[in-house]
Parts: sequence; C-alpha cells; structure tokens
Amino acid sequence: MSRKKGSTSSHPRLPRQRPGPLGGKRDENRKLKQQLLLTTATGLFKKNGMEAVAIDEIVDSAGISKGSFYSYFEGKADLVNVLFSPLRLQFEDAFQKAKSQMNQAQGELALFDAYQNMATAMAQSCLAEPDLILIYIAESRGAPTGARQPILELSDLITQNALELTEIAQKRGLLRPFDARISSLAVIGAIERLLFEYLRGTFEYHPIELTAALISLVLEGLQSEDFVTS
Amino acid sequence: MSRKKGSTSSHPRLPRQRPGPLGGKRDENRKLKQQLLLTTATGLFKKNGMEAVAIDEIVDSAGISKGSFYSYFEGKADLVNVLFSPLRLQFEDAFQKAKSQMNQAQGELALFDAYQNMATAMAQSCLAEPDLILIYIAESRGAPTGARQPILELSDLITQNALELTEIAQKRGLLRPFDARISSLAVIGAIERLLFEYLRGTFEYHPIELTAALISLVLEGLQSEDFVTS
Amino acid sequence: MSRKKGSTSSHPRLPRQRPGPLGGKRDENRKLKQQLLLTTATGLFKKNGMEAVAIDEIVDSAGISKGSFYSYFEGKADLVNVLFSPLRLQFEDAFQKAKSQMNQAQGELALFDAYQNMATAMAQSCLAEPDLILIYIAESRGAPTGARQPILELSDLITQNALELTEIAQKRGLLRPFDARISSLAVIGAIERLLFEYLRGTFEYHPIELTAALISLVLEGLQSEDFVTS
Amino acid sequence: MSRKKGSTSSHPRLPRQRPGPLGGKRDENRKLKQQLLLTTATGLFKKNGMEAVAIDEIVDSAGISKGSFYSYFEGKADLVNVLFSPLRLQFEDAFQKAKSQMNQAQGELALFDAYQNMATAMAQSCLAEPDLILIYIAESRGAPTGARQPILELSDLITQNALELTEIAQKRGLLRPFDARISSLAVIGAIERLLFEYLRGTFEYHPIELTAALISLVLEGLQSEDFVTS
DNA sequence: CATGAATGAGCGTTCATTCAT
DNA sequence: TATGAATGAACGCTCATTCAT
Repeated sequence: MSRKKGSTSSHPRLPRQRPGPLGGKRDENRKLKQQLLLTTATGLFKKNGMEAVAIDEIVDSAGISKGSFYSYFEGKADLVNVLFSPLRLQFEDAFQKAKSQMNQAQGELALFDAYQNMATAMAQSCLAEPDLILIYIAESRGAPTGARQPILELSDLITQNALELTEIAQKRGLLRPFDARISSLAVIGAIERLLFEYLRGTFEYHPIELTAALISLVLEGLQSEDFVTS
Repeated sequence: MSRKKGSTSSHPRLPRQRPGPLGGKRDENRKLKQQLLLTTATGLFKKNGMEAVAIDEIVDSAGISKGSFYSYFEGKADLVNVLFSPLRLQFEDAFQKAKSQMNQAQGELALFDAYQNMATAMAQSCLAEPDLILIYIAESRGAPTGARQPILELSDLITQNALELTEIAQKRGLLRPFDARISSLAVIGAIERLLFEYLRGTFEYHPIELTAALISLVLEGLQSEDFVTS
Repeated sequence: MSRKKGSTSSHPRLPRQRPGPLGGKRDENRKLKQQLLLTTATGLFKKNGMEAVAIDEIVDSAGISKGSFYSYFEGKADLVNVLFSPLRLQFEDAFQKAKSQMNQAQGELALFDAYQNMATAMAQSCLAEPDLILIYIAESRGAPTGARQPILELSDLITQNALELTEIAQKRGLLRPFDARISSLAVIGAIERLLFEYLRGTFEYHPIELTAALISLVLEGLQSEDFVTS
Repeated sequence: MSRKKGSTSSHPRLPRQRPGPLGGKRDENRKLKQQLLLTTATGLFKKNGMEAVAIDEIVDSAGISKGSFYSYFEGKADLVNVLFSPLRLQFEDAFQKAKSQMNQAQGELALFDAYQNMATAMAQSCLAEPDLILIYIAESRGAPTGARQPILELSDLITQNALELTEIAQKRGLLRPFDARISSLAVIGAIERLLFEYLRGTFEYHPIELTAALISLVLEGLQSEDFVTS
C-alpha cells in the first residue's frame, strides 16, 4: 500500500506537496533539484528537439532518479509547462501593460513609449532565456502533442495580443489601417525567424543591429504605404 | 541498427520495378497505390505531425498491408522525400528562372517581372498542395530526424535562394542596401507565418487579398525607409 | 535506426547502476536476474542456435519483461559478449601464462609442464561451462553477425595463440618443425570436433579417456614423423 | 483457382514438373534458370552465411522473379537440399566404394589403395565445388534449422562413414586399435578446419603441401603411438 | 522520501510465402 | 507460365509510467 501524504490536493496524481516547512531546507533542496531538471531538459530540448528527448535522458544527464522526476513533475508535458510558465507570465504582463498604457496614452509619443516599453521588456525576457526562446520558436508550429501544448498556448497568446495591439495602434492612428491580422502575423513571423537564426548561431550578427531591426519591426511593422501597393 | 540484420550485405531492397508493360494495369495500379499512401500520409502528417504518425497508422488508413508499404518506399524518410520532391523541384526551378531572368533584365520593370513570375509560380505551387506546405511550415524548424531531412533541405534551399535574390535585387538597385540576410529572413518568416495561418484555416481570408499581400512582401520586401529608421 | 530514433543523440542508455547499497537486496536481485537471463539464453542458444533465438523467447522463458532485458543488457550482442567474457578472460590468461612459462622454461620437462598446465586450465574452463563451449563450437564458423562477434573474436584468439605456442614449441625443439599454421589448425579442429560430439552427448565417453586424448593432442599434436610422410 | 498440372506427384506443394517434353527447349531453360539460382545462392551463402541470405536477395541477384523461385524450389530448405545433393551422392559413392574395396582387399597395399582412391575422389569433389565445401564447413555445426538439415545430414553421413572406415581399417590392422570414434572425429575435425581456412583464403598455402597434409591425415590419421601416450 | 527495476504497448523494419494478373 | 505485389507475423529495440524497496 502506498503511503499518501495528507495533502490539500484532491488530485491523486499530482506531484506531492513539498514536505518540510516552506523555505526550509527540504523545500530549498526540492527547488534546486527541480531547477536542475528544468535546466538540463532545456539544454537537451535545444539540442535534440522536444520530441526526441526521453525522460531517461533528462534524468541521467541531471543525475537524478526517474522516480524523483515524477515527484517533481507529472510528466514531460508538465515539465514543459513549468519551463515556460515564467516566460508566459512575463509576456502576459508586458502585453497587459502595453494595452493599458496605450489605452490611456494621450499623444503619439505616449503610444510609442508604450510600444517601446513592451518591446524592451520582451527583448529582455528573450535575451535572459535564449534557449527557451529557441525551443519555443522551433516547436511552436509543431503538432499539438501533449508536451507541446504549453508552447502552442504561448504562441496563441502572442498572436492574439499582437493582433489586439495592432488594432489599438490602428485605432489610435499610429499605424495605417491595413488588415491587422495580416500585419501582426507578418511581424511576428519575421521576428521569430530572425531570432531563430540569430539564437541558433547561423548568424553572427551584431546584436545591436539585430535589436534595432527587431524593434523597428515591432514599432513600425509593415505600416509603409509601399506594402499595400500590390 | 538498427532491427536490422546485422549483416554486411548492402542490398538496398529498392522498390521493385513494375512487372507488366510500362503502361499496363499493374504499373498503373502500382502508381495508384503509391499515390494513395502519399495522400494518406499527407493527411495524417497534417493532423498529427510527422513524428507522431506511425507507419501502421498510414497503412491502416490506406487499407494496405505494412509489408506493402516497404515495397513502395524504403521507409518513412523515403516517403517524405518522395512527397516533397516535386515541390522542391518546382521551387528550384522557380528560383533558377528568377535568378537568370534578373541577371539578364535590363530595366527595373524587367526586374519586377522576374520577381512577379517567381512569386506567381511559387504561389501556384503552394496553393496546389496546401497540405504539403502546411506540413513543411510545421516541421521545418524541427530537429533533424532522418524523416525530416528532405524538409530541412527544402528550408535551406528557400533560405539560401531568397538571400541570393535579395542580394541581386540590391545590386540592381531594386532594393535599398539593407542587410540582405536580415531582410530575406524577415520576408520568409512573414510569408511562412501568413501561409501557415491561412492554410490552417485560422484565417478566413480572401485568397486574393492574401496573395496580394504575399506578392507585395516578396516584391517590395522590407525596402521602405521606415523599416530601418529605428 | 532500427527502430531506432533517428537522432543524433549518442546517449548510450547503459544498464543502470544498482540503487541500494552494493551488497544490498537490490544489488543481489539485479545480479540474480542478469544471471537468470544469461542462463536462460544459454539454454536456448544451445537448443536453437543464436540467431534463431528471439529476445522475446529469452524473456518469456525467464519470466521477465522485454523492457527489463534492455536494462540488463544493451542488446543481444551485449548479452553474448557478457556471456563469453569470462571464458575469454580465462583463455587469455591460460595462453599468457603458457607463453611466459614456455619462454622461461629451461628443460623439455618444464616445457611439457607449461603445456600441461595450460591444457588443464582450459579443460577445466570447458567442463565448467559445457553449454557455452557447445555454443562456441556451433557458432564459431558462422557469418559475422553483430551478436556473433564475441564468439568470432574468441575463435581468433584461440587460433592465434595456438599458432604462437606451436611456433614457440618448435623453436624450443619440443615439436618437429612442421608448418606451424597447419599443425595448430589441425589440433584445434580435432579438439573442437571431439568436444562438440562429447558435449552434445552423441558420445557417451568416459571423460577421463577423452581428457587424456585431448591433452595428448595438445601436448604432442601432430608431431609424429608419420604425419608428414605422405 | 490455380491451375494444377496433372502430375505424378501427390504432394500439392512440390514444384511443378517440367512443362514441355524432357530435353525440350522449355526443359532446358528450366534447368538453366534453376542452375543460375543455385549458383547465385551459393555465392551469397558463402559471403553472408545461409541464415542471413533472404530469398529476395537470391532472386534479385539472379535476375529471376520470386514467383519463379518457388516454381523451381519449395523454399530455401529445398534449394539447399538440391544444392548439396550431388556432393552428397559423390560422398556416398566414395564411401561405398571404399568400404567394399576395403572389405575385399587382401593385402595392406590394397587397403591403402582403397583409402587413396577415396581420398582422391573426395578431394576432387571438394576442389570442384570449393564454395559448397566452405558453406558446408561453416554451417555444419549450426542449429538444425529447416534449411540447414541437408547439411547436417551430410555431416552425419561423413561422420558415420569415417567411423566405419576407421573400424574396418583397425580390424584389418591398418590402424592401431585406438578408439575409432575419437580418431575418426579428430581426423574429420582437423581436415575440416584446414580446408576451412584454406578455402576462405586466410591461408595462402601451396595446395600441394596442403593436399599432402590432408591425405596423410586421412591415410594415417592419428595412428601414431605417441598419440595415445598421454 | 528517493531510487531505479519492471512493465508492455509501440515503433520501424524484414521476410517467407501466396496469388492475382 | 512468369511476374512481383500483397501479406502479416516476427524481430530488435524504446520509452513513459508505475511501484516495491
């Protein structure tokens, strides 16, 4: 008979709650190991792709037992979820702030500032976790496997918010009224591809120039008149 | 070996040649079944992703035995190769024609025409085989599995030729001398993403407008001054 | 990649190390099961030949799951390797000792002793693991499959060392200077065939008499003058 | 419904009888193709071992259809049977002749002659079909697969007759009364191993010297007094 | 609690044999 | 009659997940 911690969770399969007091030594150890698994998985996902990485590979590389893995994560999908959660929160936050700033902004300058702030925040997130971004870009168009779901959700989040921001910008006269779905998707596609090559190292570019190009893509998008003159 | 006879024999066991006369009933049947397998696989790849689709799934769906599969294709990788070969040839052809036309073109008009022709040819290829394009876009950033190789090669082909064309266009004064790698990647990224959403059906757009947008992306790229004025 | 992930990962997935303490229950159990698999495989190999025995057969006979098999061995070839390693070591050892003893031996008596010791050691090895010897003899001329490699290496080891020993014995005047390759191969061939029939049970011989015959083959080989007087 | 030749065979699975008149063009063609299959198979068996050679490989190499193969042979086992039949007949014949000659021989010289004749006949058979002999030696200790049965039977034939001949020779005083089973097996083992290495080409020996050694093995065996003086 | 041994369905691939054409 | 397409049971091997210790 398997001993079960009296826990607040009614879900029998969830990872057990931390055992010791919050912040205690056990809790800390738990977090360290979990982090180690996340980092190891990130490296392997980057190198071999998410589907090709077996849990055995992760735990062996991390020097942690497989049993432990399942006490930290429900499975691969959960690990990926945990892996991308912070990024997702940061992006959600950046989008929310941008939207509210834009709605409150009075002049064109304030609108630009809102974009600028958002772009900066996101760029920082990206550069802080380049491997994660690389994995995201590589996997975000893949088939909706269980493990890929968090990534697809992140992709949807980005797509949806980029669209909304574009629409706001158009309403506010910042961008010309070109079809917002098309222009937002084009901008996202362009950025992702550039980042992809940059982060893979295909591309030994001066980050500054690349950043400039990316920011200009975000800020000005495909607003030029030329774009619509087919 | 891979189950695989651990033998030194390099016998390739290539798909057998037709037995009957070249246009005979058997030959025709063979082609029909091969086509059936390709079509079935395409549908499954589209829905579930290439890696997730087992040979069993393909042959069951097609109502063909597993053994037969291996008389039509050498394996999964070969099937994918056969699947994408025509597309690849069409793209290679379009790129070659565009490059030679551009090198021979005298005026700006002729240059535009070359682009236009290429874009039209490619658009036709894409719209003729939407599922293939969808699979391509979904898989083209995945890890280099054996089966994925033809797709990655196609991706490289596109990337490389887009770069060369951009450079030619810049030399010929058609595009402003912005970094060709950045602008070609951005254009490809934008196009692929738009096609992706369009072909998935996320996006119920008038094909005409989308085509116009895509062609304008190809033709004018990110040439606007605004783009570089960060 | 036989079924085999077509991946660049070279992760070896070696049999896991014991988890508990070195002499603990788990460690012991591990060894017992590994031994069980080896013994079961030996029995099946003996009866049906190495190639004809499927992993399924081994694990079913042993009452162990297929997955477990691969935690004990890397594959069929590895199992065979592990199976024959001790024998190989014993033979290597016996050959080395014989060679060094013979090189140091002063009189003919000492030379004979060296042979005698080697023959005795080998005879003990053979009689301790009759099934292994039987498998070795049955397979040692087979095609070089992956799984058969350890056996072919053992065969080469024996052939090579028998030749060297014969040459030493000739140099030392123990054997007449007949072509060493021919006489060593003839001796090996004779011994193997005798052992083969004896171990199969075709042959209900007094082991003592057989042993005497074998030792005399080793010791005196084909040294008689008659042998070369065609 | 499969058309069945009215044939004398009551076995429904046997290869059909030749269609045209005996010796007619069809019959000749049949024999040529059958011979081609046999030759091709021999080459492949020699290179890769009998078990590893698939019927596909044989028919592809021979440029004959698989369907035809099964009209010439019942299967792999039957092919092997047909392949070794002539050799078997030659050996049976040589043994029979030797036995009757020896039983009728009056002096020691006549006995020697009988041996000599037999050895010569067999040597000719061996040198006429070296690949067959190589296959025989490589496979004759393998597990009794269906396809290997004719080879094992040939091996038994040789073993049994060698024993009988040895016993006759001992009775007639030609060989010393050492255990006939042991000495006959030792001789066979020695010969087979020497032939094996010679035919593989491991061994670039003057055939004349090798033949001399082989004949002396056959003729004088292990008759020396030394052999039994353990 | 941590550990890794156990499980077994699943994968890509092979092959002897049958049979429609 | 000759052909090779079709079949499907095997094979060697993998892996996410469970659970006894």
